[in-house]
Amino acid sequence: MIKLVGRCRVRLKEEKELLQKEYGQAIIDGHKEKIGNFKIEPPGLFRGRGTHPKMGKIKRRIMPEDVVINCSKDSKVPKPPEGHKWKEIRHDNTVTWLASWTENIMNNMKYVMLNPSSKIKGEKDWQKYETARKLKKYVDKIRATYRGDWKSKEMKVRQRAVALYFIDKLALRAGNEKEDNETADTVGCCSLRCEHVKLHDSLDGQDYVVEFDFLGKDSIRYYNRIAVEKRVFKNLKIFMENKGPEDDLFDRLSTTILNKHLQSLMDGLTAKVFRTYNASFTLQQQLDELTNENMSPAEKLLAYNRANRQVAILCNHQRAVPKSHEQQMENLQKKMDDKEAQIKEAKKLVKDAKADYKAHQSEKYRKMYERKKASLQRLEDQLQKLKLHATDKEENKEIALGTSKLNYLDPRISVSWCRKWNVPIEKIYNKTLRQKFRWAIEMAGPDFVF
DNA sequence: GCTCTTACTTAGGAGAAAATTC
DNA sequence: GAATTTTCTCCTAAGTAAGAGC
Repeated sequence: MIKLVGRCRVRLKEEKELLQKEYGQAIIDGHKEKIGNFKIEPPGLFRGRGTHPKMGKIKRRIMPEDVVINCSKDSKVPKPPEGHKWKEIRHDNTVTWLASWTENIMNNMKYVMLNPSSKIKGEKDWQKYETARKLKKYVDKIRATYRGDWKSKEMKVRQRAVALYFIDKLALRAGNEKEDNETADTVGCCSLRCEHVKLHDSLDGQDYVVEFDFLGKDSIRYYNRIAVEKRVFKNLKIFMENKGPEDDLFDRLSTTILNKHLQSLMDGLTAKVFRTYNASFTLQQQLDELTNENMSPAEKLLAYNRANRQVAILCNHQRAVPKSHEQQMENLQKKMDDKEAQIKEAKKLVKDAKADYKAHQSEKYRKMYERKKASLQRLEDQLQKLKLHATDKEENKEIALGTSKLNYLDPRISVSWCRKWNVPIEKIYNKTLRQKFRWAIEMAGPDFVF
């Protein structure tokens, strides 16, 4: 392993900053804004996630001749590298990207866009949460409607209603169609196949249990058993009649059809709004339930993480168990054992000091006694903290909290929770997150309700 | 309808950097 | 001050969804 020593590291950091200064920002409507991905993607071997049919293909080097630049007419067009030309220079102010190219593996377009801290991204983000909040007003009616549709004469309507129920209740993704054999075999709600669900008339004391087992986005496994209403169950049986395992469960449904329908129920409503809505709603409800004023700062933080965790579980945000997890838990246990031993010792000292004080009744012995008591208290606090830490860690080993925090939870909920319970915002959001959610930090008081 | 293109958000992992422990 | 652990940043793949054109 190559290890960089002091000076070399400093220089590397300086070079990085220089690069960021020179290429990492753009002027948008007169304001300097950070760009997100300003470096072109280097060539290499494509891996992809899961069993990807294109794994191992060579990802070509992108040349200036592949790159389209998008900037305003009156701006200084960035110079291509010596001896090269850009593919095109465009002045399109209806889109937000600054440069784009087509990548050769999947033939997808790639874009250079602004950092999440930018005004343009922040406004979009805010809008997203406002749409989700709007759904709150409509959701009861929509739920009543899809429940009614479970009995529709039209099979298409029934399928739509059952799919929407899953999207709402289980926070499944929409599930766009994908080209066979071009990508890993993953599905979402509308693209579920019969092989992905098992129906149990009864299981573990519950009736009408649906067992889901499929690979979702990024080939992350979704496994869930859930008791559903009889009508849903019966419908699923009908949908699966005379079908093979590889046939579509919802053969009369597509994301386009579903979203068209949703659009008719509420302006701006699409399948993914349900995920945002249910995630944010769950956070708020869990925070209310789990926080109270007698909690220490550490306990409040644990409460927040637990609320966050409920959302991550709902959205199936997983991560690989960290390699050293087992070892780390053992270390923690050992620390706790040591602490217990110290506490035992300290208790003895307190007892002795108390006896001494009783015997002598002097100021000196009283002080001694007080000191011993304080140090015992300190040890007990430390143990408590270790215990909370261990619990948090174990509960969290295969759950990724970051994704929901970044993409699904209305930041105003977190901000107002912090204000209400007097928790510094820095405990919840790091610097990057605070920049991204600046709009919310400025906006939300302690009484904000999602 | 259906396919293709485009533009944007959402996702987990790797490695760097920072914090903590020894 | 070195080693270890935790947190953050970067990277870019993999989704969603709208619109054009037939």
